Amino acid sequence: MTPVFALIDCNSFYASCERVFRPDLSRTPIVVLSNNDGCIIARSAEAKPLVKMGQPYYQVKELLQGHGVVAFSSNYALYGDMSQRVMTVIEGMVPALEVYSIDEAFVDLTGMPGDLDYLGRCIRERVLKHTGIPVGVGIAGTKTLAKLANHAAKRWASHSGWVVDLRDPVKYHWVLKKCDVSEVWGIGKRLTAQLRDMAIRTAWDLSRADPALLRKTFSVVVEKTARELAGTSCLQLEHAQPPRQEICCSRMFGQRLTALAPLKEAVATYVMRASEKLRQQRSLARRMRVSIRTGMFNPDEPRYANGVLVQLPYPTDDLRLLTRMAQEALERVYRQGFRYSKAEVLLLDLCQRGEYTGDLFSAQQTQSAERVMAVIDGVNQRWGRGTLRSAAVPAAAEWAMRRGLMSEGFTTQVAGLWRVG
DNA sequence: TCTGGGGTCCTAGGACCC
DNA sequence: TCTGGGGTCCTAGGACCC
Repeated sequence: MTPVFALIDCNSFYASCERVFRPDLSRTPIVVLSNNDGCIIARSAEAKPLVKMGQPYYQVKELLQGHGVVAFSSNYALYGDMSQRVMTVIEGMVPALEVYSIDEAFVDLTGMPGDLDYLGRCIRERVLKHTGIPVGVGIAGTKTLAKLANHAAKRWASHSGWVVDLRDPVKYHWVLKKCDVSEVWGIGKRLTAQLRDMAIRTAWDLSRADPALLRKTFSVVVEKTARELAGTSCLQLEHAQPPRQEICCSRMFGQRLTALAPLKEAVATYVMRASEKLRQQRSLARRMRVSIRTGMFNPDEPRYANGVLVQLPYPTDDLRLLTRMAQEALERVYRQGFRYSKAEVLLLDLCQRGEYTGDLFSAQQTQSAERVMAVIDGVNQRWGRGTLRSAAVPAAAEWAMRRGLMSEGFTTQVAGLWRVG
């Protein structure tokens, strides 16, 4: 059977989420900022011509204010919750769904009877009605082409559209010829430059290139991308999300830190968050990497970036052990005289609980740790993150993120609920 | 003054083994 | 002159994505 995929993605997702709860802003341009209100990471359609993605906020703040643009700090609890709602609606309408990112899903429509264009429009309507979030739908014979169809929907479709079916070769050849190779999924900046040197400029050129040569020059990934553009499906829908192979928590501080003590607090805080994620997927870590760095943009400031890899005594998810070892690691990389901007905790070499059988000593420790961790996670789930925490983590930190423009927890906190009447 | 965070996959190259 | 060859495992680093 000929495979058929669709990619469904939310338009200006973070900005749309904010707008759902602020109908007064339905025509106002909106931007959403990264942590610490650093750069622009989402723009509503009206704001798109004014600023580029990733632009530092401080550079465009005045310009935006001049145009009446409303800025929000990012509110990930809200976006995560809205994402789940969108995915649930789509899941009820298709045979199989792969959540690809917070605002995108691939679906497998192979063998679906009926008019797929109509199905696409139904999905769009229902998601909009049930969640308030507008989505676009791209349909094609491969995942890479479905991505491109989605891209084409934004670039060429009239606004009544938002659904583009590229199964017809005449249509997708037309789109391939119009698209620069850099617009193809999987082709970033570097590859674009290298492909250009080989006279491959458009998506069409890439689809016609010799797969063997691409494999030899680059990798199988590029080869598959080219084959997919040519219409041969190489990438399947990934059904069950396998557990993550590494877990990371890294964050810029709200202000530069010089002393060891606040860095220790930050590292302890990141360990707490990373270990929560670890336990959520029922994994244990064998190794951990702790690193710190100064800012990178100021040329006058001395730079330093370093990290250490820690071998854990046995695979563990024990917050207490991880915190202790992370702080020791921090002491080893810390140097005086620098203004640090960021710390990172990476949990590596993960294995699933149950896959691992330790010796008797560590088994006993693991069992008692498991009970303590279950209590911590249970309390925090019920009463909010950070209710129960290790003593190394402060209640309110001087280095905490700046996010002065944050919306309320409309769907995630009782205090944020709307009152009607 | 001020520039995000969290992932994945692939390859190259070194160490080691027979 | 000419110093094996092939396999595996591990790690670091590059590139990409949203």
